[in-house]
Amino acid sequence: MDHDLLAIGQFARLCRLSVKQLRHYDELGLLRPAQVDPNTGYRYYRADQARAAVSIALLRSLDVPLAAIGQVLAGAAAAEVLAAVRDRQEADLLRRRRTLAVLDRVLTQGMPRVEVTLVREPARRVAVVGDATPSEDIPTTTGRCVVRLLEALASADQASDAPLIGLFPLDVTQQVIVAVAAEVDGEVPGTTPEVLAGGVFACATHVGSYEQLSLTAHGLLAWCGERGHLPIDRLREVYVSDPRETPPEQLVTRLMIRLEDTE
Amino acid sequence: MDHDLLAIGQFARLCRLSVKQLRHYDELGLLRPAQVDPNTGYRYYRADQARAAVSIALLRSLDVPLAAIGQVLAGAAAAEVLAAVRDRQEADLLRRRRTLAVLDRVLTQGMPRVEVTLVREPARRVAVVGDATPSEDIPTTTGRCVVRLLEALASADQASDAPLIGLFPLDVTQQVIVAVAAEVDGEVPGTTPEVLAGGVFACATHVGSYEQLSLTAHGLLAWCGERGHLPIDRLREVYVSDPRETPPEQLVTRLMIRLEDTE
DNA sequence: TTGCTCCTCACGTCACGTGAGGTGGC
DNA sequence: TTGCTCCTCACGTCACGTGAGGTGGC
Repeated sequence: MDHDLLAIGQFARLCRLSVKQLRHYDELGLLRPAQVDPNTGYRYYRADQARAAVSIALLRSLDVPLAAIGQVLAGAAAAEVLAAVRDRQEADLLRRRRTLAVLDRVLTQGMPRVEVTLVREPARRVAVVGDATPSEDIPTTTGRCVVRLLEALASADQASDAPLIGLFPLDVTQQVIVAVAAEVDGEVPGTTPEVLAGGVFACATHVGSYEQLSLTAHGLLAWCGERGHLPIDRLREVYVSDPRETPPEQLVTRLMIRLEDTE
Repeated sequence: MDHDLLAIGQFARLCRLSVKQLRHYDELGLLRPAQVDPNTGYRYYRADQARAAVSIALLRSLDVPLAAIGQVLAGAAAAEVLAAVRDRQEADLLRRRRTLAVLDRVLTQGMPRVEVTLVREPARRVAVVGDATPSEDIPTTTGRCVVRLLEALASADQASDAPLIGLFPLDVTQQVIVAVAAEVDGEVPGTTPEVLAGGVFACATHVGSYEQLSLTAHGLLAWCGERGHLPIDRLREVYVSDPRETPPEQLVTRLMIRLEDTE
């Protein structure tokens, strides 16, 4: 056997990859052995394949998906691929930091029990800016919708003190359509006109950072379940405070969900 | 049908879970429908099951595994279960922050190419403290071994200026045994005596934080591959600088790997 | 000859999502 | 009657790990 060729086990140690990983990369065509014995199926690698293998090991240790690694090895613009991966991971890091904070509160204070009131609300004519988003990016996308809506309102001289209203579907799916609404007279260019239905709503007030809103939302829904009320439409978040002027722990948000007529 | 009972779709909206999730939780016995129609298989939920369902939804959104949620719902000490989950996630967060930093360096500077020299080293008599660890916890475990070794050396009046040596197997497996060694005369209670083999080593010098060590290590292994040298034993990290006195970006570490005799 | 290394299935992991193909309920 | 909702398989996801059962190489 050629002295430059290594059996899979030796090559694995050289690259700090498992034998199973190397076989897997062979199957995927990501890193083919230089030679395969046609009788025994033994895989043999050239030592200079270590550069590629080590790159895979390094990128995998950084949680770069194999598909992206494949692109890089195939000569695609590595910087772009890796930058995209980096951005994904950074967003993920942010999300995890948030969930950790929420988990901490659950730990210290238990599952949320919130005070809920029933109110009758009129229908409202609103201007809406919405967007589709994977559910893990809802906060970011909502933020972008807020910006777009505020710009549209300012351009149309319709800026007002009435709080913005976030609208979130109850059905959870991979893709979700989030929207932000503002009560207006007439139409606002760059937004969609809509009428938010009136009726009876279950309402809870959330005091604190937006990151913890999900706690109150879950508490509100649990309350509905226990009282036998069936929520319909979308969950509304009425942003009573201005987040640019209020410290996060004092932010007031009203959570509202319309209930099915029960009479 | 009893008015308090909800079909799976309605119940799903109430709890912000997908129908698929509810069916999955039923199969696992995590949340059983209050009633199942024996003819049609239709699942019906009592509205007051929403509290449990909402708890699941909330904890799942925090990436708590179903097994842990099951324990909490079954009445296990919720605080302990959640605290364990929290610790896991915090460690994970730290790891991700580190890998992100390494990925950033790869992005700006490309795959590492390191300068490597071949040196002949004598065998060394050392005191060793080792521990088994899952591979994702290697840095933490190594740190603990360092502390234990330094304490043992101090108790035995064997503290010296010779740098500590980290020892890491080349074979990657789920569980890895890491160790930290110090050159000593005689035995040191609380440590294992060992003789580190001498021979020819490929060496590279890493300047910078320990978090970036893997970059230089991978560069060193790639070099070995390209030159046709076969690394054996464990990878050694010689901690030349004292991390308590040196800023991270100036830390000097020598990476060494013994090579098979090729005469 | 004895171990060690290598091979190929086949299945498990985790928490569902995605159809396919069919039926119940208002 | 038409849609909508619900059902049960069966398979896919992602990157391998874990045996089972068998063979090659020194």
